Amino acid sequence: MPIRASDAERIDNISFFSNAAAPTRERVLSGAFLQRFPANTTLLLEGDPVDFLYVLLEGSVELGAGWKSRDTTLAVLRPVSTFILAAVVLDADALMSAVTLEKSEILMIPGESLRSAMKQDSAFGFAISEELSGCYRGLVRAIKNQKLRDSTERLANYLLTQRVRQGETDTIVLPHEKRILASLLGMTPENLSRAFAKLHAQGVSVEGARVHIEKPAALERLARPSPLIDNHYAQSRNEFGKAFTERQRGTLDRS
Amino acid sequence: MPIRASDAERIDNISFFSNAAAPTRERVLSGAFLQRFPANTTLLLEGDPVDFLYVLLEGSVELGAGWKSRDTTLAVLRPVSTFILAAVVLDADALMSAVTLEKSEILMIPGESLRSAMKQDSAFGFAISEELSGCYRGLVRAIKNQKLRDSTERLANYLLTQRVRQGETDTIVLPHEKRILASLLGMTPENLSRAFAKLHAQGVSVEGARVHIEKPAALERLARPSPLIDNHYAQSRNEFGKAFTERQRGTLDRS
DNA sequence: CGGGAGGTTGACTCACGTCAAAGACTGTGG
DNA sequence: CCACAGTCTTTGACGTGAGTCAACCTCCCG
Repeated sequence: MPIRASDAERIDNISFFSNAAAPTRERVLSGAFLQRFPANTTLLLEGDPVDFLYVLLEGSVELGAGWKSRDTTLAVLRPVSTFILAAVVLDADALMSAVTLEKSEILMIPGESLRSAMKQDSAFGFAISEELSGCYRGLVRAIKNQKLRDSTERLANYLLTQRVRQGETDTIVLPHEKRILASLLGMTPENLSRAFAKLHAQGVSVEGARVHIEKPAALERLARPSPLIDNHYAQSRNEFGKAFTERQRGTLDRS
Repeated sequence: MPIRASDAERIDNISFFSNAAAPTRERVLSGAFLQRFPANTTLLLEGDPVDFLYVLLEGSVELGAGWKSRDTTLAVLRPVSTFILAAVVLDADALMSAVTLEKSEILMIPGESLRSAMKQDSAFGFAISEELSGCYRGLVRAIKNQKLRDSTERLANYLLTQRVRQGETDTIVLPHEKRILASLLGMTPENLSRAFAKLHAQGVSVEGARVHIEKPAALERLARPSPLIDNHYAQSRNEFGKAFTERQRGTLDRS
């Protein structure tokens, strides 16, 4: 059995497994296996057929895409997160590439096992639908963020989101390289530097990966975070949004 | 019974109903009702709780969102399409507003009926997962389109997609106002005009809603459509992408 | 025949990408 | 422990893409 006992509990944390009936769990995991990858390993290239559902248990993974010599980062995942679920459900080709950013530990579940389990256990199938819905809504937020805000506003909101996730501290630590953060926020590294410079007026100062937020209120006045775009409440899990935390409701932002 | 026989067949065309067991269909539709709306009717404001799954049977609907006095169009739907499915599955608030663009006919299915049917009929639940996956992948395409291409490239690819959908003709008809097309493509109306002007060099000429494509090859050389971004094969249904046509595979675009 | 909305055009401004160079950081091998 | 190479980051100068504002034009509807 390629799955160790120490991993079992982490697997329990995956939202859709905790709700599944024991025999379903059993069947899905029987064909699954755990794999370790070094940093900078390409797990999947966009356009590749997808045979497995991936579950990140340790490390971090970048989802990206390219076109005509341009490249962009669509998400950076941290444990515990699933990825390319939609492609697995449809048995289709990947629309995004996946690359490890650090040494990572990944559970790989054969697509066919997952699909047959969904068809057999409707509670499990419903849990997958919830997961998919959470991911979908995460993407809706991402598009709104991209189309409605300029780069400085995106950075400001990113910082506020990180602040919430890291416990309302006044000094946050950027979880990845600035180069990747820039790509995630849809700008160049040079422009990210300048965006940080602009936020100096709002009390933001940078020192390596450490970012000090002097005046959160001023930053918020500029950022205007909205519960309809920013998912502050998502655990540091899948950046695409999570079913669990979706029910939260904040105040409306628009006038 | 508020659902007419003439509508029954159109409802059959919804992907996830055609696969559902008869009793499931029965149960889901029993609480549903058909509603007609005039043009420019707001069906849903972002932030609103969502009580129904909407199915557009006739007319067209714009999904949009706003922030800080800016607004953007996320999709324009044509029959037969569902919308806000993800919010219904999670029983969460809407992240997008929905407004009719023309007089429309919409089937409204109580969220609770849908969720309980999913939990009871696993084949139905799976079909919903397929639908959600298709929508998810449509959004991934939309983000890639937005982050990887400039406005002229987006327009060029939009035109080529329309050309395929309208039957490879050399004169296509824009399906909505240019103002809305601009917002959908992520630019201002002024800029859309200029983007059309730029494409004159590729043999594109505009006359009202009619667009003539003189040299498709030249336009394609500029647009470089990719099966990983542009879903040429989607019926004129849900712009967010469709499960059915997802399996198609084209040639890779990148070098 | 007006009035109004949608569409186009031009001038201007600003946001953002590009290119180049210099500084900071990191990990490696001597 | 230090030297060094390579990568990441920052800064400046510059060009281009795209939003804004205003004027004008056209079409449609009353």
